[in-house]
Amino acid sequence: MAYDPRPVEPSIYKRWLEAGVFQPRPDAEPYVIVIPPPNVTDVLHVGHALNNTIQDVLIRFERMRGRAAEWLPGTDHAGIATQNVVEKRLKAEGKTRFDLGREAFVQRVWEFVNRTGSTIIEQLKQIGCSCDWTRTRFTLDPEYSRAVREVFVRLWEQELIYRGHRVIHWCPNCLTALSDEEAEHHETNGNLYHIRYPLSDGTGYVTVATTRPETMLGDTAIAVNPEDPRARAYIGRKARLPIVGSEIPIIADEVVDKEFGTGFVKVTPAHDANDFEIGKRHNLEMPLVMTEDGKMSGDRVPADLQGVDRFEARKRIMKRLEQEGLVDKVEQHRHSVRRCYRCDTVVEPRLSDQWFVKMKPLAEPVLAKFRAGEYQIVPERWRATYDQWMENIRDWNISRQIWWGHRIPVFTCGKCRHVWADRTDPDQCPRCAGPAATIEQDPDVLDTWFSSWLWPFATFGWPDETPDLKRFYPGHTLVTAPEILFFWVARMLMSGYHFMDKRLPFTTVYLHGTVRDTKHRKMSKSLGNGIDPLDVVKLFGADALRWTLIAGSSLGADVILDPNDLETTFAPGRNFANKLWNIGQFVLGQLKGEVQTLESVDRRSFTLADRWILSRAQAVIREVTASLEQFRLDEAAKRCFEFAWNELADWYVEAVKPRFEATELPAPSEARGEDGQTARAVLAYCFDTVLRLLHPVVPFITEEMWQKLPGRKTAELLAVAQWPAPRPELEDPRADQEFGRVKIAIEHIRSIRAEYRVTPKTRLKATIVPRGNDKAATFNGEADTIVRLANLESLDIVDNLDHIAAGAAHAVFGDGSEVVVALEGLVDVKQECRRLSEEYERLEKQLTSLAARLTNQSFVSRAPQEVVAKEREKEKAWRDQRDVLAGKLKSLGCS
RNA sequence: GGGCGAAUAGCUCAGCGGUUCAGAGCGCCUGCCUUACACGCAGGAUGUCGGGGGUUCGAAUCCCUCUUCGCCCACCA
Repeated sequence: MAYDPRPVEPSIYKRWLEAGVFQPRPDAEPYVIVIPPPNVTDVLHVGHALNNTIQDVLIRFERMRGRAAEWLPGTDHAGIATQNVVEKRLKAEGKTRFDLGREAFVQRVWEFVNRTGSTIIEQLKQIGCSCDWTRTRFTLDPEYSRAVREVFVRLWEQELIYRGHRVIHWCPNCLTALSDEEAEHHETNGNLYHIRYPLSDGTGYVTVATTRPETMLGDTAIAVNPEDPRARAYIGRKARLPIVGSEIPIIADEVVDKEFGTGFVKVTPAHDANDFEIGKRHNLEMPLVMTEDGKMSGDRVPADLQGVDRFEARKRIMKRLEQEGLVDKVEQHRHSVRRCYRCDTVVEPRLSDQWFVKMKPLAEPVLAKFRAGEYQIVPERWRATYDQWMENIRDWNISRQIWWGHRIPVFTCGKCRHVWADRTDPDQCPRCAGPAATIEQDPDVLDTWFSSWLWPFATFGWPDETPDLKRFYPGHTLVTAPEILFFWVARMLMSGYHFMDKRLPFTTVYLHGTVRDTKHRKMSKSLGNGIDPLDVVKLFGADALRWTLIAGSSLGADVILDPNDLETTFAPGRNFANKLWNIGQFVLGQLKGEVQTLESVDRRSFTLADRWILSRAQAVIREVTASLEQFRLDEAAKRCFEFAWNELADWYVEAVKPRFEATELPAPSEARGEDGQTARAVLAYCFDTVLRLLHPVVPFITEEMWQKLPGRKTAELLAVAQWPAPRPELEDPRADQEFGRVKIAIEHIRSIRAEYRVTPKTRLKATIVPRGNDKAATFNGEADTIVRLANLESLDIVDNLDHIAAGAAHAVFGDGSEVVVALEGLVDVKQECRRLSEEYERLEKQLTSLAARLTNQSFVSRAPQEVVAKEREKEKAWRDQRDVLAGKLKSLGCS
């Protein structure tokens, strides 16, 4: 029967919720993760699924380890993004936000958010996220907004906020300023236009190179490098600005690169950040020649270009310059163009007044702490990037010319022009007591990130000293994608340090990869190459989705998924869940409702197989725990897989079957005396253990199976069960080795069977001859296992083979131990000779290279003792194997 | 222009403080409906570990270099 996750997952999730297990347990040491709040408008995509599954694995792991696990969920109001969504809807009605007016528009956004804002929260539940939903926050909650305002005012009081008049990145589509981080670089094929500016004295012209000819209307100078011999003679002279007709000076400035273009740079102070700096140094005029939505405008713009879009204007201006013979040449030019991270519109540098945060004082101590190792980034390779950004941090433009967000709490008195920041809306001017009616608030809102950078403490009630804040700040692990390292992570570290008494909000930043398609393109809605995680949940279950995301991505690496073949992509997870379910069916069938514990059985009744699997279980506990502690979630998942499937199911369960009465298989004499209690206890222990270890990765199926284990009290949930601790007394290296030999013997017999194409219906007779370290007792104890798993009729274990049976196949292993399978009539001497001599030659070759190493003086003297000893042991075993093989070949009469 | 990462079986990836390390899953081939599981069982095949140099007793694994793809940062207009 196949496992069907569909009815299971929702009901299990409901049980967790009802039991309240996602809320941190009292009186335990907290472990805190704050979610990277998705935008309220978001619907779950596979990137969210990856991000949140990782967090869920970590939080579930720590919860089972007994910590008071707090995973704080919530959403971000996402100023520009959300406003854009609602504006798009308005547009469909033929309206703009200006038609509605500010108040009505904001109202409209709220309605939208109230209606759809919990979509992604509900979706996170479907993939199993164990967030503490009782503490869900939204960045525009009244309490949260209070924190934002408090932070603004404090920074104001500390003189870390200032009004800056400078060229910033402006999105002509979103109609707002952007921060440096929000204007993304995109390599673009463009042109470099070489334009002639005639000299005023009529003695010729100078040629400037530009990628944005339309900005020439705003030129107020031409700059050259003072060191440039070509240009030096022109300094101080004047040129006539084409089309506009005004006269502009040729000035000298260090920033001009002698090597680039013509060496002459047009200077447009109002539309280029560099040129603005030049303009300031040289006291140039700074005329704006475009409107906020990117249309040409202003005194200097000729009538036929007024209101023309910047890119159309570019064409028209070039045409006109062409006609006037002022175009020197147009070169193809690959360069980087900044685009709005929200709408992809080419950003226009624009001179304006904005609010800025001085970042250097905030960054410095936090960078110092980083360098001192007080918090870490994994994987480490992001260290340099982070360090460099922090080192060269620039002031942060926090004002946005939109309406959806936290209004900037800066007020201006109409009477006395006093400007101040206020925690509450003022009744009167604090300086001249001017009436409220004359006081104006700044019309802009704050950058979304100016609220989310407070997430680790504003969510817990700051600025009040709440019990939550005391308990859950500082937190521990922050899991996110590298894309928002600067937007969010770095700023959280700074705000945490600055406002929370120099205490950083977390100790580890875990940066995971990006989910991409098979062409390595980022999955996105616009490309249509996405995978809807909820489709996957419907088809294969949340566990399968989680399995693929966790087991399929090593630390920090991108995850490549094929959106065109969900079956192949998610089958491993589905298959594994099914396997677990079936192991469970078997285990439950054997336990018959009885509780079996290791304590209730006599250790002396352990068989070799028992000792082996118990020892393997200790190894898996240690390894999985260590992997999770090191954030190697993939390793942890795969190790559990190996244990459950290859060790427990393929070997232990198969080995142990005859010990159960229910089985119809013939029980050999050795097993008959035992009533199977021991095997049941071992089975129960191992299955219980692997369910616990796997629970963080595949919580649904493990909880479902765990609930079915005998003796479960109704209120008990795996989600809050104890993480397994290794039991040293069950570690058994000897059993590992001995059972390993039994496995090898079985595998050899199986190989022989396959090689000689013996159908499974035919039971074979086999003999094992143990030699060297392999003792007869090892094989005797598991003789039954060998008989069954190798599908034998009988097995002899003898000290010596005095004669060679005709028609037998041989295999040599270990220290020269042998397996001999009787195959009368099926095997001819020739084939056996070929088989054995191939093996012989393989060994001989290995021995030769090994011998070369061991006789090499520098190897013996320079390599570590251990390595040499190991090699010697290996050599001995191989030599024994080879000698046995040689004897075989000889007695078979092989040439 | 800087910085970082990746290149290992047909596909997606592990392995990267050096000596059974050439692996996993999927796919493929050969047998099996062996009563927990055909979403399964057993047995197989497949790779000059991107190219070239170097260090070393020994290198997917360390160093240099080249090639090809990504990513991040950047005031060459």
